[in-house]
Amino acid sequence: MEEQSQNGGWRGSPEVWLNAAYDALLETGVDGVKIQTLAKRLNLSRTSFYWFFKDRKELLDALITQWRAKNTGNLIKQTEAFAETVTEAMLNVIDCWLKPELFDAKFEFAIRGWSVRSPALLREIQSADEQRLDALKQMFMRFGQNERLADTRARTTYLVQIGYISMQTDEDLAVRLQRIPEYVEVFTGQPPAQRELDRFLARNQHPA
Amino acid sequence: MEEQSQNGGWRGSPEVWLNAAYDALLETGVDGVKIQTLAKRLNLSRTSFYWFFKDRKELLDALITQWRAKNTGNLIKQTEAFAETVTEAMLNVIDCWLKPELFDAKFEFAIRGWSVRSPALLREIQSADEQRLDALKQMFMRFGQNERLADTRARTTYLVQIGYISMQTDEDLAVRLQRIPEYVEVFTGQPPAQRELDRFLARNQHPA
DNA sequence: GGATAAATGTACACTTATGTCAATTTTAAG
DNA sequence: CTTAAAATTGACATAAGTGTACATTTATCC
Repeated sequence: MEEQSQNGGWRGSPEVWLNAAYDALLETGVDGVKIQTLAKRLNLSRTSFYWFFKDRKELLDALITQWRAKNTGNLIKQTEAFAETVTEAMLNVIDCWLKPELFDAKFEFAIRGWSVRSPALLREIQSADEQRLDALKQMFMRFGQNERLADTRARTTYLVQIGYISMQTDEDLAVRLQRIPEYVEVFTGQPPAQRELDRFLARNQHPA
Repeated sequence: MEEQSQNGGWRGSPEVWLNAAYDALLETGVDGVKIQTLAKRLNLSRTSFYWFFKDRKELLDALITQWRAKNTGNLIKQTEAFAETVTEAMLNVIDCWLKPELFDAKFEFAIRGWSVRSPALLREIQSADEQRLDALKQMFMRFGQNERLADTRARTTYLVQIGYISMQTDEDLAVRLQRIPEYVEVFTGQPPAQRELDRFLARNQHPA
């Protein structure tokens, strides 16, 4: 047991500060991640932050570590999931854009905005982009596309998603589901079978 | 005549400060646009800034005005340019992504990063996105695509570009030109004719 | 219940930024 | 050469942020 909620126990912890930093990053970008501001939100003394982190930089590094752990791994896993056809494989990938537990789009956007000011972070992102694009390309080639077209289809699939993130659209699930069949057709060059769509809808229609 | 260069004449002007702000915005995001920093770069007293602008906000508003004027207009014009086939029309649009005078991608990226902190700016961007997407959709419908597919093809075309901007890739012209035929095929559903590609390459192979 | 480590808070020194004001310098016009 | 407008500057007041030193409070372990 030992629920740390209510009162009693310490109020601060590395996690508490890190979560506050995460929220601030998503809401206002990296320049909004200020110890003073976080302290106010947490109702904690600004300086008690230094008990858990050496300085602001250490907090920001922890944010990057968190991002690294989440987004790339799941996407690659989905490109490798079982599928009988290229359209079914595509629908596996699209799961990432609909299930928040597979891909944190807002986090991704915030990290990309941050990278303008941090060459080291930019390098990391570009390495992640390469890995992700390559996994998608392999997927298309597994279903018989020639290399050049597979590369372009991989880029299209991935870049449309990055573009969506960058547009910060906030459409609800129903609207997004409507467009899926056409996207599959454009991305793969062929329309998905009805039974494939049914399977896809079955696992995505009930928001977690 | 009267070249204002060399020496003589005043050193400051609204344009000088605005250009410095533009550079800073592209290099470091809106939070890097600081009067003190710009003054240092311009070798001007920080306070002389206030002769040309009321305050920092007025400078930032001027940046937004500049963006509004440039990017949306040219893209829409390209979707309406003369074309005999959908692939030729697509190549007209792709001109925007290759000719810097038609579309300022880095500016676009910086503005989008900025919008995280400015709801008013976000609204403006989303209005621009709608206008641009609609123009592309009309283009596809002019060439006989049904509305739903035209909508998806418009989104794919546009979002891939926004995605590219967000990835901050810095490939040289030759590499980008290589991929064009495949992109045209994915975006429109059919490969471009050789004579269309020749025309396209003729106008894009010589960097301005 | 007292020692002790963990966590919090207060006071201070420092830095970077914004914006106002009152001089001062520079340019152009008569 | 004078003058007036345009542009520049340094001094000042204020605000928000970082990080350190030291004291204080709070939980836990014996």
